[in-house]
Amino acid sequence: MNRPRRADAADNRERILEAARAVVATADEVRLNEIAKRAGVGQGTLYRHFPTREHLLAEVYRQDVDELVATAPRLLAEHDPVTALTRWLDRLVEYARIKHGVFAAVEAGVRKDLSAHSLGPIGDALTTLLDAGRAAGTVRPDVDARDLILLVGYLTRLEQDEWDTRARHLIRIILEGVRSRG
Amino acid sequence: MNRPRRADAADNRERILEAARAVVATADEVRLNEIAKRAGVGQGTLYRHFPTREHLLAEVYRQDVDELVATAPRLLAEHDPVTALTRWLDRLVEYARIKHGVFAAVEAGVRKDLSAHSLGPIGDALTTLLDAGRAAGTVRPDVDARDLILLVGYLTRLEQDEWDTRARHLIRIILEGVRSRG
DNA sequence: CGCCAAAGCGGACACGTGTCCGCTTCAACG
DNA sequence: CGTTGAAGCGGACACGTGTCCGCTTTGGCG
Repeated sequence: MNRPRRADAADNRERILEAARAVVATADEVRLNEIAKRAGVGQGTLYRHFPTREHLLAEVYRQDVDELVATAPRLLAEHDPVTALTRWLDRLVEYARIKHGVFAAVEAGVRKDLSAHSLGPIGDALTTLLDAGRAAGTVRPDVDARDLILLVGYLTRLEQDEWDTRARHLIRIILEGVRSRG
Repeated sequence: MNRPRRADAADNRERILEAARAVVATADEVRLNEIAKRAGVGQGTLYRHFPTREHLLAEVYRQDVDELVATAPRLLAEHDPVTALTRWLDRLVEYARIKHGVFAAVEAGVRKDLSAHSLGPIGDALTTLLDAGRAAGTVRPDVDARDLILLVGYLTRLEQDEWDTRARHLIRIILEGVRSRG
């Protein structure tokens, strides 16, 4: 899109991301001012490159998100739509479990994109999966990606010690609600 | 439980709640320091009476919550369990729509109670409804109140302009997932 | 080259939450 | 009543987020 930036700016941006990745990987508390310090830039610089905390996190996790998104068509090629959707959501859960920040960032990213009348990459992946299911008649026709994103949002509120018992379990319940009545 | 407090303390507590109700009713931004100022107390006082923002809000909305909780047995007396649950959740949605803060406070309250190995009043109401459904064989036996609380948490993240289209719709989807397969 | 406008920078600042601690006030008891 | 110790108070403080603005750097252009 618009990439003719100044060289030093691009540099800073990269250094910020690097610092952010380092902090995210080690500490569980992600403090923006610390990231700025580590990157050797002022807060202002950090905030111009990434207007909100979420923009930064979204970029940090971008690779993971891309990976996840790329999985959707692959799953659809190998399985029926509902199975593909199930597997995909399981994978989402797995990401959310390991990298606690992933899902929060994704969700925030979606909100950001919402105003732009888009659901973002994650939403697009879900739309693909749902469309396939709808076409096959195995998914309720009145469910869209935004619905699912809202529902799986519980992942951000799950306590650590509930993960094993509830994360997948709730996905199953959601899927039951999303399937066409057999 | 433990009510032999000092008179002036009880007074302050009441004044804080009064101020909080006033702020909640008018402004949509709820600033604790403003509430403290309006109540004519220091921040320290406010925070000792209500350790966190959520404790305060929970108390502000306590009456609404009690009302909602009291509804559950009434609904169960008049309808089959799944219908009762449906109506109850619809009522929850209605509360959440009007008083935006209600549900966030409730959810936070639940989290607080979680550590005390309790689900709080809302959780208890849901447990009653779910138990009835389970006994009647119309609700999946592996769903508990905590599951539902997590799922309906989407209400806190719903944008204002999505309410009409999504709030009830998602409740229906959840209910489909929670019902026993017929 | 050297100029200079725009792009970028950094850190001070404003604001909200929640904590801490020395002073004040209550109320129980002699 | 006066004493007294604990309950309660208030506001200063620490900390994180996000904004703002005067100074610096870059790099295109003459």
